[in-house]
Amino acid sequence: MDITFLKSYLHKKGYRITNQRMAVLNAIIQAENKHLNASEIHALVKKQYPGFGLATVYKNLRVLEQEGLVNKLDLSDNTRHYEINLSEPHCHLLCLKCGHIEELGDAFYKSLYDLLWHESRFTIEKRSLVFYGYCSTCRLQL
Amino acid sequence: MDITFLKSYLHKKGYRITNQRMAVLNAIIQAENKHLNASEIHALVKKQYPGFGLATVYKNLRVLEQEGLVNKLDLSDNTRHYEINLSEPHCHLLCLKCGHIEELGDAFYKSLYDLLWHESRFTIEKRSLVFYGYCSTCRLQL
DNA sequence: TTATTTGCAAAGGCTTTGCAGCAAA
DNA sequence: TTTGCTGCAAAGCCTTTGCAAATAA
Repeated sequence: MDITFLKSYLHKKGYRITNQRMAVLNAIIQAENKHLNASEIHALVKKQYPGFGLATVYKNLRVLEQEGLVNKLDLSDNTRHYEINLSEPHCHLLCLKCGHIEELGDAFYKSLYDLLWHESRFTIEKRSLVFYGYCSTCRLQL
Repeated sequence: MDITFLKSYLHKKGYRITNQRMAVLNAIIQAENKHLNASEIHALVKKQYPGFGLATVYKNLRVLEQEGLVNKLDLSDNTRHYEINLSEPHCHLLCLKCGHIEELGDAFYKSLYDLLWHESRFTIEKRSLVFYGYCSTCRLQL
């Protein structure tokens, strides 16, 4: 993933490009669809920067979320999870057995939005969609 | 709403029917689609039972949720909200301007589940769907 | 140089736990 | 009578805030 663009975006907005900030962003990018929470990010970045504080994670997550670079997710475990914002909205299917998180994007969303507009005249700005169930593999082993 | 059935259901499961427990359940039922959080429920019930403790709210909410009588919702404000479980799943449209919460049920869900099954072979057990946007009234005033 | 960011520690907010007394069955 | 429930206070978590020292620009 191209972090150069994200860097210059933050820079233009007046934020400073610090090692810690970039490390947080990188951790989220690298973890791809693992949806890390603050303390997981902290643990990862701490390997590289031993003195790295948890508060710094939170401060940066707020910046990155405000600027739309990452999304915050509620996965019902009382901690907030983060993923890189690929700007195409998607929803999450969380398997209750193996914990695997599947993502649905594009095609699903187009249909969903049609449906939603048809049912109610609501303009969607943000969304938080999590389905809990069993993935195709686990379903067979129940 | 018929609380007699819910009472006997809890009783059969070995729970005791206490005034406080019923008051919590009633508060959630009465508040219909207001999606109260723990402290709002506490405030309501306290009017009737002055000594009523917040911890008791939480203990009862856990019981009621475990037994499937109420649903817990994450509305991204860092507190958990509760609604009576009418057993037909529905999703929430939260207006970012007026705070109004609209609910979509039945018809929407049938279509949504078709869509979902079509995209992935996932069996849905639970879901947490919140859309944030502008309701038809507020949309015109932006 | 100067304004932002860091890192520590402390504080905050919501939720859970422990326990003695109370109450439902 | 027995076992679960209540209510208080204390503890637990996750997250935020305050502030002096460090650092990007």
